[in-house]
Amino acid sequence: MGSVRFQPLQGMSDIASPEVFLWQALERKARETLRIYGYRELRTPILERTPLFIRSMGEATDVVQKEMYRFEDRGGRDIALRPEGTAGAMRYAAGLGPNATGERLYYLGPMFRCERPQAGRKRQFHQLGTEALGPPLPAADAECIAMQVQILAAWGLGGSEVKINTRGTPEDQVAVASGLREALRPVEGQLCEDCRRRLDMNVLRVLDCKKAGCRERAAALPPITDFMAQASREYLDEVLRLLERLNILATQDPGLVRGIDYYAHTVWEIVHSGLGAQDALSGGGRYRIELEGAVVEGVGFAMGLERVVAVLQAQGQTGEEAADRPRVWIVTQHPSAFEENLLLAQTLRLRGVACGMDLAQRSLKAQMRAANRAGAAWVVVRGEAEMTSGTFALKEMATGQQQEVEMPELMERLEVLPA
RNA sequence: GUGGGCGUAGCUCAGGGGUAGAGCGCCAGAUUGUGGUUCUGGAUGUCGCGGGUUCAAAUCCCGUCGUCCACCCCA
Repeated sequence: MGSVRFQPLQGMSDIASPEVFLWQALERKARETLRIYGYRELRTPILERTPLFIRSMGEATDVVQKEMYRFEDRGGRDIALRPEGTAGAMRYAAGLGPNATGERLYYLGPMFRCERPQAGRKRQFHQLGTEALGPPLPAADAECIAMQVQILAAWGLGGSEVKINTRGTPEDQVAVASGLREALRPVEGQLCEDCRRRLDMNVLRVLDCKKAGCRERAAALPPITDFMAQASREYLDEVLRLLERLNILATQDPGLVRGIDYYAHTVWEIVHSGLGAQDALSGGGRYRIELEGAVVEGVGFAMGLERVVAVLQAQGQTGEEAADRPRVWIVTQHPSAFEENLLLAQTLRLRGVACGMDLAQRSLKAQMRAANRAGAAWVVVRGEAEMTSGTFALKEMATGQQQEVEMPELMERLEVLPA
């Protein structure tokens, strides 16, 4: 067992083979789908000034209050590791000014939140997120959800469910909050301790409390859309209608709440049963953020890739399926052939053929075992006999058949293009 | 931030005061130029780390780090 000294920090871990192949395939397929929808990658810094995150997510949110990796740099600046991707994208979008409308961005990378790890939650985790900038358009929201569904399909991920709701405009949100408080005040004593606190802090959270008593009270409430303006209700209806038109299955969920301040109008989640308590694969919504005098509007989502990987692994994928395997393994029977074999390996690699060989000059049997373990399709054996005859013993591992060939045929059989 | 479970070989785990175990994997052999199946043999550990109790601690106690799960909250 290793010493404690150099274990990874709590909630952070190495992503190694074979799991890393799962990640690579995931990223490749996602990028391809995003390309089809006209999205371009934006790579923002991982460190930003803390106020950017506060402005973007909201002073009162838990992420800002207690989950950021926040510290002073050597110049005394208040900086933080990004806890989510939208803020950096918004800083970029604000710089575009009026040209932002129509811009489609995605990001893919690590995010950091200093929380207690549990199933589906790490301190360094990875998100894929998108931002489609522009003023509210139901079609933009519907298309964004459709794209996500297509990404999940490209990953071969089954069994997920889209839940959708609206937060209305900022004015609606004020009306919703006071309406809910008014409706809950008479039954305050029957709510759990957390919900009594939520009543003042964040009423919406009462709607998705897990305690049975609170659920009953919440179920008796009118849907939050009742407190909203007519136009906001119509906006959601239009999104739902368009989703139906696009053959995307989405369930309206009046209890769906999303905690970050910048959401306005459509919000949604994609959940997957079997993920444990953190069952959201993805969360998204329409937002409106004021930054440095500019207003940035758009619609987007963030997907938690660790959770996606967890689902794929539960479906039986390990990454081994996508693992790299050498095409050829070069085996040295006699020391006299070693350097010639080294040169052969180099030649093959220069021509793009993945090949491996044992550099430690172990026994023939050990080299054959290594070839088998690496999953090489072919083995080239060269020893004393081959050195004198100038030939190569070429063995096909799947069939066990072997024959002596000369250089041109060797290259042909290995499907190496002429130099 | 709160609560609970768990840290023993590379991996999965058994052992709960008296000299450290299994399976898998790994290494080497089975008439010396051939892998996968089989057989035989072999190596591997500060029992996470630090302290305490004891004649004696992997085992009991305290602390700490990590891990898993849940709460809070979130992707």
